[in-house]
Amino acid sequence: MLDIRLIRENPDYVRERLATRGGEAHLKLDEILACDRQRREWETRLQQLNGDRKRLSKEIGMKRSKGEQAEELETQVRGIGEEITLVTEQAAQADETQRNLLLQLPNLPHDQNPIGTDASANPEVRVWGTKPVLNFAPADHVTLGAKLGLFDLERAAKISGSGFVCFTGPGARLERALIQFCLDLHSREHAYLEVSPPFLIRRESMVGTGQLPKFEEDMYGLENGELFLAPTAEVPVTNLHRDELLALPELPKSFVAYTPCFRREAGSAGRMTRGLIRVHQFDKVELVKLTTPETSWAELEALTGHAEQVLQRLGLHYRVIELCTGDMGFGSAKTYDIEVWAPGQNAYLEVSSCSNYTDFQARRMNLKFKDDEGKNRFCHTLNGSGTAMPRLFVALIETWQQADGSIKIPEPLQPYFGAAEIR
RNA sequence: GGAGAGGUGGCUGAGUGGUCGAAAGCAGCGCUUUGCUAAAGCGCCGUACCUCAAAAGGGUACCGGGGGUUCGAAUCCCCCCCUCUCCGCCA
Repeated sequence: MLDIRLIRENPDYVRERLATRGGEAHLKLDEILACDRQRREWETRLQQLNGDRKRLSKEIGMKRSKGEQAEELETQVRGIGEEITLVTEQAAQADETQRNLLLQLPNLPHDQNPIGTDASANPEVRVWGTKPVLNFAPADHVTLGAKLGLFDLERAAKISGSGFVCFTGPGARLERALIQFCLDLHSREHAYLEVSPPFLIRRESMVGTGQLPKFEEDMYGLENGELFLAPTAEVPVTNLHRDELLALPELPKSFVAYTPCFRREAGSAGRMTRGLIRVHQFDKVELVKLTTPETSWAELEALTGHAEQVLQRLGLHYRVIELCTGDMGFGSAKTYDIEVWAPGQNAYLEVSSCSNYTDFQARRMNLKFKDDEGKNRFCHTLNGSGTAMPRLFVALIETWQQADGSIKIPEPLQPYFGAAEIR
């Protein structure tokens, strides 16, 4: 959520920044400003009336305690009370309208973000490693998986429909090994606090991180309409400290969490790909940071580096790209995507998206800290995958497949997997 | 699922219809005094919003959330959420 005062005082700046995202958000500003004016008028009027009532009511109390009559005053205050009822309703309505408008507005992109309308304008920031050279035609993960019994898409579809996977045998063990490897890496070596949060989330927390109210159709909701399945651990973990006032020495707070993630992929019907690339339920290890505004940009670089470590240790070639203004997510001010090379796909796969949300989420969830001058300010929140499992799985088996059809397990993963190869 | 108790400022906790934004303690900040890594005394110390060109100032709201009663609600009534205790059930 954007600060209404920023919009009020620098409408042109906000409009110009929002416009770089494309879409229509920047066209809403005049409506918001008009609503804000209206809202303040009602509020001022309401405050006058409340003041009158408060003052006169006290007078009544004084008179009564002296045994005097106060009927005239009481009639007068009753009249004020009726007006207050009306004005309160108007003020509350204006307030709600304004809040709803603000909740629909995306975050402002960082001033230095590349401007663009889609992914084609995303600059490559850095590349690690090189595309592996195989002296045979690489199989894709679906073929490998079928041959080695790593997962079963057909039977998963029988149970749950298309877009679900059931890992099996060595595949299930490999997936579990990857999760544990990532959790250990980030908690032990990068000093993130490991948490294991709930997967069912209340509406208000979904609003806190920005999934609601705008993207409800992408979420799995339970019948009662109150609880939602977590689309990412970002939601429960970032909300851990909602409605809290954190002390400066506590920051930054860094969390790592493994959760399954549930996504309808409603708009992606045509983009559902074969295999594991896009599924409705997948496992992910997520990194979350709560920081001060002063350190959040440096923390974004650090967090991205931590996510990259996963790929480096597993010997997977990847590139980091910076998202241009038009390609960024709703709440993000700056995002790096990490894309791992998958030889069987002959393509880079997005396995991590690392973002600084600045105070966008903190404002929605009322997450503050007390700064060194004793002032309460909104935190900055960051998150990034560290990393998403199915695509990591794909890149791993496609990269480390051998000519004889077996898969070599990278050394750092062997203690977790319990073997050096799958055949 | 049943019964009961409770939710008050950064934290602990008093307050059952008016002068209560709210005692007290802790933490924090400032000053004074004594002085070996500290103690004592005194003072200050909530948040949001509105108003003001700005600062100063002024004002309103907020005692889990929402509604109601009343001239007036932290306080009384109703609904919801959450926490704790006991019982039941259960991995």
